[in-house]
Amino acid sequence: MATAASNPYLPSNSILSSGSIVHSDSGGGGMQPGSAAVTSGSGGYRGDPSVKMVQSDFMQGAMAASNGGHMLSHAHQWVTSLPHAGSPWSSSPVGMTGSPQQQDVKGSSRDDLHTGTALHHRPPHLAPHQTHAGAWGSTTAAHINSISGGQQQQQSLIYSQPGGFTVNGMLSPGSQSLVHPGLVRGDTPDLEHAHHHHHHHQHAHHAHHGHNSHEPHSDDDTPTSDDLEQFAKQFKQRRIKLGFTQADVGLALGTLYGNVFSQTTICRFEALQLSFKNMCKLKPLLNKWLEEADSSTGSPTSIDKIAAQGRKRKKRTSIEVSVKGALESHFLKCPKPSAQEISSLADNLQLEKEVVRVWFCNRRQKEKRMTPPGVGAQTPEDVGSHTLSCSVRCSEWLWLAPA
DNA sequence: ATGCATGAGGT
DNA sequence: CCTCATGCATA
Repeated sequence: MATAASNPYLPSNSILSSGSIVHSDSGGGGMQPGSAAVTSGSGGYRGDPSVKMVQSDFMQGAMAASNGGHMLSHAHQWVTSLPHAGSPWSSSPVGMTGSPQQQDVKGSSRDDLHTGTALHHRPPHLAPHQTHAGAWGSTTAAHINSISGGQQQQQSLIYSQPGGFTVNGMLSPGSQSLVHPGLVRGDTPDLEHAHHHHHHHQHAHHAHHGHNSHEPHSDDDTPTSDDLEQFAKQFKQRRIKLGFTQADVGLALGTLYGNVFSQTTICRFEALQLSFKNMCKLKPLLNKWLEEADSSTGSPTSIDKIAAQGRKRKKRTSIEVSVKGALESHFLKCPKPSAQEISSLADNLQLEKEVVRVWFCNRRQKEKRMTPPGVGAQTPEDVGSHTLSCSVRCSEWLWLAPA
């Protein structure tokens, strides 16, 4: 039912004065002011957006455990989704909106207005004489994963215009024309088939071939979780050495294949925070990018698709730490509460039902990702040990062991 | 780097 | 309503 929210958000991007707190509660959910979380209208935001207010919410908690109990949230607003602002760096991650693609050819309903604004891409040139070949050719040479590598990417990474060395959406020599999002459909790498038969035992027998630069992917052989882990590390290292940010890569992929991805996705890939299937799907693309970037033959070809303005998006609801704890608690008891349970829970926590529902959905998804939480960040000292990713909750790792 | 959100498909 | 892939907005 809710699905019927057909609302062509209007491009009304009127500025709004800050500080207003009025929000039109849509009466649907019934949210109480000042308590659990704040956000705006209940389920009716898509239906009648008329208010927008500014509010700088902040704070956020760590995770479970201690229930601090801050209650500083206030109302939120619905932003008219103005073009980014998050990273003022040259290449802004803008919202690419077309999601043209194979499996989710859905791209249609979303906004596909891409303006041909070109410009971004940072010239790497950095490469302090990368350890080419030798680097990842070695067995487990990859490590050093900078746990805090999180920020290095965006802001740092100095780069000076090398002048005529824009490596980004370089195309293969020959097909200099850019791939249009729409065209690249026939060759879309269908890496994922809905069936994975095959057998082959699993086992954590790393230490594979100390030769060659890549893993043993005979092409369409489904990579093992180990392969993915290895690849992700390699990828990250290379990417950084080349001086690209995650956002850059995402855009470059769009240039190369027509499939643009956001910084978020690249980040998650590197951190193995995607589903196995999703990882498999992206690997080929990133792999290709790596190759291209490696032999960067600067082709000044760069197309971008930026666009999407005036998209109405509900402002992110800030859920208080204590409330999160409560939700977490219930999740452990019942990961899939019924609609009614959700309602009641929402009522207790003074949250919109929809928010609670979504929370559970996201929570479940999180549970399905690779990299068990906690393993993503290893302390430098731990690098040697290499506590394999699988230890706690191996339950999720069913996929990686397609026995 | 992540939390909350949107949407396309699938039941 | 759920799952899944993705991403804007944030911390």
